[in-house]
Amino acid sequence: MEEEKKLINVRNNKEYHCPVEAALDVIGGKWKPLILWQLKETEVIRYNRLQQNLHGVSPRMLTKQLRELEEDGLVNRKMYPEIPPKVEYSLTEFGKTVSPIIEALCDWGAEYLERQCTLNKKE
Amino acid sequence: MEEEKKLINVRNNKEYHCPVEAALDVIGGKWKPLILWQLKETEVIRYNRLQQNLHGVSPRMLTKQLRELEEDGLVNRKMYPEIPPKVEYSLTEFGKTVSPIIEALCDWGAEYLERQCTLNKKE
DNA sequence: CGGAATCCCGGGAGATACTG
DNA sequence: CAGTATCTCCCGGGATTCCG
Repeated sequence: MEEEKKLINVRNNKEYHCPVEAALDVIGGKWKPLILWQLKETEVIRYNRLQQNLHGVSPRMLTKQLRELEEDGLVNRKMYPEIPPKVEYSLTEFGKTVSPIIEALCDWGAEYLERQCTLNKKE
Repeated sequence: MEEEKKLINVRNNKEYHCPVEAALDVIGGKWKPLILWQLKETEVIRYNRLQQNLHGVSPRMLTKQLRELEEDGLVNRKMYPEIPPKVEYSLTEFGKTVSPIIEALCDWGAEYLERQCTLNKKE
């Protein structure tokens, strides 16, 4: 009786065994949490500024991640038809629902670092 | 005045610009959140059971992730000197502090999937 | 049973250069 | 300014085999 609830993502037809997997697909990885953190902090941000604040990201990667976030409905992309071009990114309403998680991640990371520091002094 | 606070992880001497990065190093990646979710759900779990529940993970990867979690103080490894061997994994007290984040991730993932489903019906 | 060791491959991701 | 395009390389990680 291997009764298992199947979870399916209708966007890409991916199958999951646990909602955590789905969440990781959407907001996981090396850059997305940092992008989301930036967007949460600044409300609205331009491409170049974003790249500067995400130390070491290549334009290729940044664009890729932003497109995915956009497709998943977390991020707005607003383009101004000017020269030179100007593009602003911001969180959608749905995108804002991840902010508590990012903040929790940030808090936990800070505690972790502090703990590491404490442990190091003791030994 | 590029005044930037540097965050250093004393364990591996890595440098971060934001605590989120540190958190991702410790509990990020493809498997760790799922491992932590399993440990949170079952309290104590043996290696084999863990591998079965994490669909598709290779022993190599599972062991690697578990060792890292152990080194970071999130996971206990208890070995019974028997034949056949028996090894049990569980969360440390510090490891339990990530449970809220994992749960939040799970809840958010479920909402995301539901949202995708709703959007799909509309169009 | 719970791993360790070895081999090996694909593609994720960096570097660089270019463009509307 | 905000991205593409192309090339390349490295290594994450799967498969397999073996061990205490």
